[in-house]
Amino acid sequence: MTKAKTYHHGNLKEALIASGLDILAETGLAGLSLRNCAERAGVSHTAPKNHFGNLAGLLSAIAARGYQELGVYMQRNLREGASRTERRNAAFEGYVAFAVANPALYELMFARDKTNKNDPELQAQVGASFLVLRDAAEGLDWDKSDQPGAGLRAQMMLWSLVHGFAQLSVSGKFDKESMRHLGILDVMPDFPYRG
Amino acid sequence: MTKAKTYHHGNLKEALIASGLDILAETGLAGLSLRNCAERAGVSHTAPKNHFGNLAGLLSAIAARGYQELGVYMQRNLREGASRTERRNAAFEGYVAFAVANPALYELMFARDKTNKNDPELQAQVGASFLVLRDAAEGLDWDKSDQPGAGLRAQMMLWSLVHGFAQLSVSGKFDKESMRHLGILDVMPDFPYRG
DNA sequence: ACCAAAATGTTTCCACTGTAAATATCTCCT
DNA sequence: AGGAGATATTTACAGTGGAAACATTTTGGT
Repeated sequence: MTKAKTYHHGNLKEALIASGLDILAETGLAGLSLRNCAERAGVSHTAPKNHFGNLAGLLSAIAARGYQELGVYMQRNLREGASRTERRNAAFEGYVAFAVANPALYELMFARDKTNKNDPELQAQVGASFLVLRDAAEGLDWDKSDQPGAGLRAQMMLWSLVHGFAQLSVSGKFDKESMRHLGILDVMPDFPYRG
Repeated sequence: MTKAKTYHHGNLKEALIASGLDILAETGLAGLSLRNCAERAGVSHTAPKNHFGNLAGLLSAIAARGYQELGVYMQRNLREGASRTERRNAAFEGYVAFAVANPALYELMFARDKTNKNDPELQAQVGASFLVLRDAAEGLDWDKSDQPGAGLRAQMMLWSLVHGFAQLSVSGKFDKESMRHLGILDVMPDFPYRG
């Protein structure tokens, strides 16, 4: 039973996020506005204020969905009881695949001023998403493991490498010839795990 | 002799770029508009059109200056006849230092839709800037050097690592505790050079 | 069951943005 | 000297985010 048009939308919050994701995919980050997002959801341009406060609030909610989806990408095609190396490779490939498949959303997720970095939902999804990468770095042996912050080092290097690769791929800074030959798993060094 | 106010500015192109860089540093990328940029330079808000066409043209010119400055950062504090390892380390530290010192400009330089990626001056500065990194990767030995695209692999990995580290640092994704202990040279693996 | 209160949407208005078109002023070259 | 082109201004317009006042619906307490 689809409801006839009523004064109240019924599920506007979700509808606005869905509209935003569609607009991002179709016209990029610059093409997404409060007004066209509201219009696509079939409400007036000030209706989003009740649910998200302002544009930054809406973008934060959309970015949170992005991180959720990023987590899905990093763990798809993963058999039961996969080894840590398999999980790490899957996370790397998923991370890059997500960025390439959703460049505008990816841009929003890592933009500096677009989202409210204090948004609780956004923080939660960011944290959950990066737990996957932390898991991949767990037990990773690196050559300065006796120095302070040795565990952090592997995490930061893993994340830097995959994030830099994804961003440079998305922004077209790598030339096509390189991209044709080398994916993230080729560029990634063979990380040695302990034990 | 400072000229009195005349109808023609005299050096508006440079003045607009300088104003843009100032505004970027003061109020971030979102705070930079054609109109406040023109106002700071003391001209009407349509004057920039003659020199840059539109906003994207102005932003492209500003981004080009950013890449120029990035090249300076990567090669500062470099003694005469520095070794390749020294040059690589200097490039890495300079890259991250530039991003941290100019976060809004850095954001503009790697944004997807803000600049005209076909702008000749921008392309030239991007190329010149990345020659420094390519130089650092030259002669770098990596464990799959017999595979096709072995030279590219080192370049892509170097660049991915430093760019990812810089971006994650700027966007505050690394926690402060990590940043206090580990800089880019700590995170970077010990790349082995041939010969 | 009622009715106030809160939640949800709309209408209207404002300041700001980028861009186009017409116009004004200056510079330079022949 | 004077026309051509470069440079800058004024005016106008559609789009943006946001605030304020208002309208409608839902909810919760008695």
